[in-house]
Amino acid sequence: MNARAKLDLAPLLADEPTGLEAGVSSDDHHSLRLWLRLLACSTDIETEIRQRLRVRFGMTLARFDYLAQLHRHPEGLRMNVLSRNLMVTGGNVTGLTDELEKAGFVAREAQPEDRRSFVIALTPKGRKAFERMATVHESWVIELLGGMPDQSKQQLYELLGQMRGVLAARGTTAETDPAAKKAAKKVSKK
Amino acid sequence: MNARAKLDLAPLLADEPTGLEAGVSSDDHHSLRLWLRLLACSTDIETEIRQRLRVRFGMTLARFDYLAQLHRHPEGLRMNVLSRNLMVTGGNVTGLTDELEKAGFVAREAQPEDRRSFVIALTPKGRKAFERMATVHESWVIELLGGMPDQSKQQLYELLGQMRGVLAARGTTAETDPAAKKAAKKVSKK
DNA sequence: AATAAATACTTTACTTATGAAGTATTGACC
DNA sequence: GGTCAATACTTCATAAGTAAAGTATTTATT
Repeated sequence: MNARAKLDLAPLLADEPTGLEAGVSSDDHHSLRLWLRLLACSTDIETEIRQRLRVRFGMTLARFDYLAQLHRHPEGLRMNVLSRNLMVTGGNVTGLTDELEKAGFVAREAQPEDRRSFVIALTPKGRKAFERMATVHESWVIELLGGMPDQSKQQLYELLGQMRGVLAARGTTAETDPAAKKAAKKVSKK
Repeated sequence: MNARAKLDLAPLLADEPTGLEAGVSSDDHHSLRLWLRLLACSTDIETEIRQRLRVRFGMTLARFDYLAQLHRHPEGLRMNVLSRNLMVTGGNVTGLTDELEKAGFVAREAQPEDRRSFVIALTPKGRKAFERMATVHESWVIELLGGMPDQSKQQLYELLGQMRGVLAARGTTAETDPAAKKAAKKVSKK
């Protein structure tokens, strides 16, 4: 992603900026404050990781994610599955595949039983490269979050799990919401 | 943004996928698991908000953020300040300003005392439009996170504050702003 | 078997971001 | 006062994403 300081909605609240997440201190607006802070944390880390991947490995986050998916599935994945798992459109998968194939990290393998589809798998070169990067990547995350007490991390992990649950619950019942329907369609689509 | 399932690094851990955040269940890797889950939550919400902004208001998140910044500063901001606050590059600010100016939401005002710079401020039209959108926006966030108990939200908010503290402590030399990013790149040269 | 519908991938046009280079202006120093 | 670096903004090339239309192939229906 980019490094954006999204959604600084402090104007509607209080004023006492500290970086991304602005001076949100009113007593109401709990959800909004929470979201802004969550986003700030996420953006901070993502920006840093993205930057380091680029500088250190000449790798974009998109490609790294792509390789990570394949690494979990050594048998390979079809492109539509990649599209779904990575939550990007098919056109994008085509493009990323082209690039990574050219770099020798992945290979398209034609499927005799269904000649519409390809199975993409890591090449040995791609696997080695990814494993090397992933190791360093984890060390970065550990470095970035290392300052947090283990107990806090554990709590945070659980609370975020709860949040995911809430979000997912909404998603499954969202059939009635036109916007949500559209969003769902967009994600799962081609 | 896009809706990407970033950083599915489960291969290096366990295997038991549940959406974005994969089957990370090893006993080590606490930091990585935490980061993946944080990212999953953030991406989920962001995707939904982005989609709704687009459908309901024909507004991108980038522009909405931009307007939010200006709304906090009715006196206006210079473009380089916007760039820093929004954590995007100057070129991007130029582009966003062009669009929003064309839409009549903001105005560039030349500065006699420094003819290199402009101050950008909301027009009355832009202010009204933003306030209307921001109200709806908050209702969306409340809807999305409404399923969480208040106590959980409060705890989560505090823990994320702790995380921000940790991140900020590391990056006192400003890892998160584009200028620093640029400087860093110059040093390591790729 | 013929046709229609769905699926898998590609292509195209467009959007938004980035990084780097370019232009104009200011400020600091000798 | 002239030069040189820094600053503010713009422009340009490129990357990565979307949506929508196109092609080939498979599956289902009748």
